[in-house]
Amino acid sequence: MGREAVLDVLSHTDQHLSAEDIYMRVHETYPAIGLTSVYRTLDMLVNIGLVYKFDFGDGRARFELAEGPKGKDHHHHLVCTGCGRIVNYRDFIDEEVALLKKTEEGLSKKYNFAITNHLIQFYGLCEGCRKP
Amino acid sequence: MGREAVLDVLSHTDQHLSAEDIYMRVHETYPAIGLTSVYRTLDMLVNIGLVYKFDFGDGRARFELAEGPKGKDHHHHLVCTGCGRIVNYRDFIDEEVALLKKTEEGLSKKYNFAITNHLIQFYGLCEGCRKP
DNA sequence: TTTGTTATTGAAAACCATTTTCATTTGCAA
DNA sequence: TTGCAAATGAAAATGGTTTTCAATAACAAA
Repeated sequence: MGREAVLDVLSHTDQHLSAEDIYMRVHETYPAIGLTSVYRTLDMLVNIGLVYKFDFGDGRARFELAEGPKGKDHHHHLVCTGCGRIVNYRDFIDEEVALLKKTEEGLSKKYNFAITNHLIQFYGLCEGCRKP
Repeated sequence: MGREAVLDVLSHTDQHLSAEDIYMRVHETYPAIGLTSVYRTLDMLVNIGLVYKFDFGDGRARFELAEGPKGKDHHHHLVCTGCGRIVNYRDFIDEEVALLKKTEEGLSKKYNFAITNHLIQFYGLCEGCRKP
């Protein structure tokens, strides 16, 4: 099972890798593992909650390790719609999370949803993509 | 140009229509218009800023009319990961928008981004999907 | 009105990330 | 060993979206 291999790749990067990115890196160490298995493993890790799956709008899913219980690494994303660059930001995170939590409770009650997740992203153009 | 037709469809629903949904509705009134044109028109309307494009994770993009300058209809989304139902909520919106705006300014400055957009979504299971 | 040039259009084909299928291999218990 | 279920990867299928391309519409110049 490529579980370990996939987790290993994800825990040694702060980039936002696609399934194929991960496949290629895993492949260096375990050439026997196929792309299908990487997809299957990722799917499983996402279901378990060990990995987050994101969609930044470029047509392919990106994956990152879920932060541990300490949540020290919690961040949100700033996405450049020009070049696709993704910035992890931690500024304001505490305030955002506090508000989110409050909102979450309100929404859960009002709409009778069991909320498991939220998504906050900002979109814009980075310096390089604004100039030309 | 199906511009009018597409806008007309979008302004008469509060659902979150996919390109094909829109195509089918437009098709009732203008049978001559093809799916390709609907995609092209949507693309253009999104670029212009008249329409928002969303990804709720079910593999197809959804579109909704951008709220007018008054912004009276501004809302965020609550998505059921079970059945795909999407709830537009307006509760807490003011607080969210206020924080978002503040965050936006901070991020713009710090990361030198021209932020044009943000996305907030909550994911969970609705009552019906939780029971069985 | 003609002629020429460009923009618009839709049908069909191509694209491409992801999923399914399926035959094979592996793991493991009896 | 033997038998059977789970796991695996290669290849095929899927399906939303994008491209291609030939045909048509729009419009400008003559």
